[in-house]
Amino acid sequence: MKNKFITPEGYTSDIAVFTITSEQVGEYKPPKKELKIMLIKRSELNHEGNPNMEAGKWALPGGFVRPEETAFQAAERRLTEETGVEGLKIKHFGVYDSPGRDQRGWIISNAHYVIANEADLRTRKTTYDASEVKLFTLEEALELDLAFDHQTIIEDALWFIKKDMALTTLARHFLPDEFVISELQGVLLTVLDDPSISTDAAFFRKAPTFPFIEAVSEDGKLKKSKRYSKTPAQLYQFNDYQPIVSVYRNKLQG
Amino acid sequence: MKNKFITPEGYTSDIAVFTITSEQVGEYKPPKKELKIMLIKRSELNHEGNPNMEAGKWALPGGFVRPEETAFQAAERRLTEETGVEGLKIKHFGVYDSPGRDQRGWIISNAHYVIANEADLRTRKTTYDASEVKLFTLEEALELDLAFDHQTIIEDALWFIKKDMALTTLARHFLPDEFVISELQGVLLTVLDDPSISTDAAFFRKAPTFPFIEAVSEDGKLKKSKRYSKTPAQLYQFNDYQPIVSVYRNKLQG
DNA sequence: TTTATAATTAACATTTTGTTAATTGTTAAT
DNA sequence: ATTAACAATTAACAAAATGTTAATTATAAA
Repeated sequence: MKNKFITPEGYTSDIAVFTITSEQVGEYKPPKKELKIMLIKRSELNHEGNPNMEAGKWALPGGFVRPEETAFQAAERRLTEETGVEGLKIKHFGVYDSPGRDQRGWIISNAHYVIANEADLRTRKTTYDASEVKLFTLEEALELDLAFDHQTIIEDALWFIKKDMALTTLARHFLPDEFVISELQGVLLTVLDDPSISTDAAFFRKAPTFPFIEAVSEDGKLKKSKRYSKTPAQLYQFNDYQPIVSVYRNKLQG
Repeated sequence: MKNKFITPEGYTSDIAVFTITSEQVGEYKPPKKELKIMLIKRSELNHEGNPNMEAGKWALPGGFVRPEETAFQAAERRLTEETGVEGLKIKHFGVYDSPGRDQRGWIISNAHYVIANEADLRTRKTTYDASEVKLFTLEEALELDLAFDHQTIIEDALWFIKKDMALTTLARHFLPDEFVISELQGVLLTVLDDPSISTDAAFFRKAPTFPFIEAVSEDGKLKKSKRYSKTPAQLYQFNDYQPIVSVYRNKLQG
């Protein structure tokens, strides 16, 4: 069918890949955790051998959406191409379509974010259009001269991460299957600023009652771990409870 | 610059316009409130005089995005064109870009929703490509044979409305500036199903303590209304408090 | 043995809930 | 005038949940 409309000149999909790194700060101590974002350095030439747009700048991984796929599928495909990681839970969070955001013309981008384990990203590889791949703290990333409007996209993604962290059990994607309370606390504190989380006594008293986690047992007795402390600490795992919160109610509803 | 990429054949913006109608169910009684969505009937011919795609079907208002605007701006523009209403708070909630969703080709749609006052929609007008405009209950709307993938879009929009109603003070957009508790309750119940809202005693005891509303005073004394009851009921208004909820905390934080 | 430390528990005063049962103010019908 | 009806509130109170401070516990290392 004849194209009767003025159409965009490109349709792309970008992915903000977040991870939380753990830094061992001493023996028998919970590690210091920090939120990081994965960026790629745009190479000088594209795969056709022509100069690449915004070459040399750091940018979110992403690429053009193909006509036989959705932006979401493109995000999955590109994520695998860039990092070698599959099966992660990608979320769409926004559209960036301001005229002039890309010098090549009217190019629309769908923005996604994904949470990866630090371990997953160890398998990342450098591909033809990413001369370098690196993890940055959010502060570092936002100080760089990023390609296109990727600074705005990252700021927005961060906001969505914070919201999701507070409203859903997103934290589970930053944690191993079995974790101790201090690990959960560490993950939450990378993103949320809340005294009821940062105050140890309050958090340790309350956390075991969260309806969405449960203590792990083994051979009929509670399973403990000494990975971060001398005292064995109880291991927990997330269950399938989906908490629902509301400004009109305090108690959680599933 | 030469276009080197396979590009979409159209970029559109759709808007789900919601309103809550009030039906007087008797004197001195709170009115029955119901969530409705505004749909347009696609006309047989488009403005060029050619047969219109999906003609005769009910659909979300919307249209093609122009290259000098964003999808968001297109939504604002189309909303005004369709309804004559300006200045409402439009929210983007999703992208619909599955191959095959529109027979005309690879056409991407950005979906938005907006809350309008029932009164606002009284000024709505019929335009060249909408032979009819009508409010439907959500049940009615989802039973229609809707154009394109608009059924999916409406289902998704409904989900977002519910979420926003629970997590934000979205309810304010369905209420007059000054309202009584039973009106607030009525609005919430059109979308949320929660005993702490539907149980009168619980809701009336708790509502006055919500940090995001406050009692209205006039001439130094509390302002009351008798619009829905014989007993004068206290009037409230929303303030600027933005409640923040979290699954890890019960008390509200601003 | 002792010390240090993260994890946990105890104890308790304070706040918030959920519920049931009154009260109040006002209209409309005796 | 009285009274019935009824939505909107308030009262009262037991049950839960929260915030805080102060123990306790288990273990490694000195």
